[in-house]
Amino acid sequence: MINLLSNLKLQVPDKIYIKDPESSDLGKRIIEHSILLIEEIGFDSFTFKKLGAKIGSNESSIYRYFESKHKLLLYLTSWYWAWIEYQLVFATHNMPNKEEQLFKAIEVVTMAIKEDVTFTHINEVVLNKIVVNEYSKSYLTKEVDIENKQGYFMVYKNLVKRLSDFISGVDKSYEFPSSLASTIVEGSLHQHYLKSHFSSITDCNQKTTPTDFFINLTKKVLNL
Amino acid sequence: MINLLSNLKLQVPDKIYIKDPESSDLGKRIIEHSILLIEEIGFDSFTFKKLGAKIGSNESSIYRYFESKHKLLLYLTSWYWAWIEYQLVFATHNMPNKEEQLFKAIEVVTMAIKEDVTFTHINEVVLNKIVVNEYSKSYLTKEVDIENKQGYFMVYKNLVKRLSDFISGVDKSYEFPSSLASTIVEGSLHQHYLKSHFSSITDCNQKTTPTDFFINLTKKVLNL
DNA sequence: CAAAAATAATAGTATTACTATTATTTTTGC
DNA sequence: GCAAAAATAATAGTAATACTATTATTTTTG
Repeated sequence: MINLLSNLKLQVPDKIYIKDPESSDLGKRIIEHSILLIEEIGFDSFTFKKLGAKIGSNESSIYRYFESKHKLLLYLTSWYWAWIEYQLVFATHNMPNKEEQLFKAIEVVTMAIKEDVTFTHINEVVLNKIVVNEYSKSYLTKEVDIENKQGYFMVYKNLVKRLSDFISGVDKSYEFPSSLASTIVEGSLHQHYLKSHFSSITDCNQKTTPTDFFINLTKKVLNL
Repeated sequence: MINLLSNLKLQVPDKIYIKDPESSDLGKRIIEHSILLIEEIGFDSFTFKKLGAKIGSNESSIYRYFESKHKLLLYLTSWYWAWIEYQLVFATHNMPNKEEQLFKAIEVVTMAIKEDVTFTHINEVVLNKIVVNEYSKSYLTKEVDIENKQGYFMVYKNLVKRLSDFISGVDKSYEFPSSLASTIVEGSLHQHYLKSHFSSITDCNQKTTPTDFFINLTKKVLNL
């Protein structure tokens, strides 16, 4: 799975970037180090000036790739969801049992990335942490409807739809496949966050994972 | 319920404010109009200068009540959750049936506020919208652990715990009462948001509410 | 090797998120 | 009713942010 991916360019909606960061060395360094720097200081304190300092490049050069740090966040999170979707499709492919397929899909979507699969410049472990900490900020904006129209959230919506289809595939009569799917995807980010910062209002910990919780929940909801 | 509340001052953790906004006319105007202005332009564009202009007061005067707009958001959302908790306790009080009690609790926590109960300066309908759009931003910060230690999220955590207790009250053997409770509270905000902005990945709409979805889900999870 | 493209350097702008100081107005306690 | 205290307003100032624009330099490529 990992090796296949290293030869594969994940498709992120164009127009998110001004110039494709995959097309140059500087672009790749922007991606690589923006992930590390956002994780280090948080998205709110992150600026292109600081990033420029980190990569020994100029602020103005970064602006030639992304028109704002918001667009950069959209790029990073879209890449992340595309990567998750790829793993979901790959991992469930050719599974004969539909239930097993659904459980595998939930596992892929809810699991924390632990293993450093960095063959490329993108560190998925750190990117996963960024998604947990910052993803909501990418859509909780006044511009969400315009940006949604422009397709900036397609990757995320496709992933949720895919999960929703697995749910319906197992139980056609269930009335809320999309809501359950979106709750699993968003909810697992939330449970991961609670585990780290508000442990008193989650049952997830080192033993019990968000995956355990959502597999158990889905089994009960769908009578499996 | 509503009338009782108008004579009741909801307790928000002190230290969130410098000076209690309930203690003066200016303070109340700050609260009243910050809610309206945040809803109007979004929290990201909201500034004390703009708020000052709206209420015909000076930026520096607002800083005597709240040290930052972040603290003001914490104040508003804490007030909101305290208000929800009050309704939850009141509505479930003296209910003989534990299951009915749980369903009522879920209803209170997941319902959109539609009726304008503004007897005071606080418009709960608009505040509810702010919570849907902005609540995550109050805790998705680098300072979350320090602020959590200082008790800034107590009201929210108490509410989730209360819901968790209702869940356990109905089914003592269920392994994830806290995670289910936190998923319901956060998840319903998310479903409300999806309904307004990403309708393709939710089943909630004008007919079907997040309440319907989460009541159905809880019944199945707890075998009710 | 010249032209084109990419990057870096520099400067500049309006706004933000404040702090500090002083002036004015309002409240209150005797 | 008045003086003192408290609250508010006005003004000014700062460092940082989130950019844009221009020009200079370096790198790529045809």
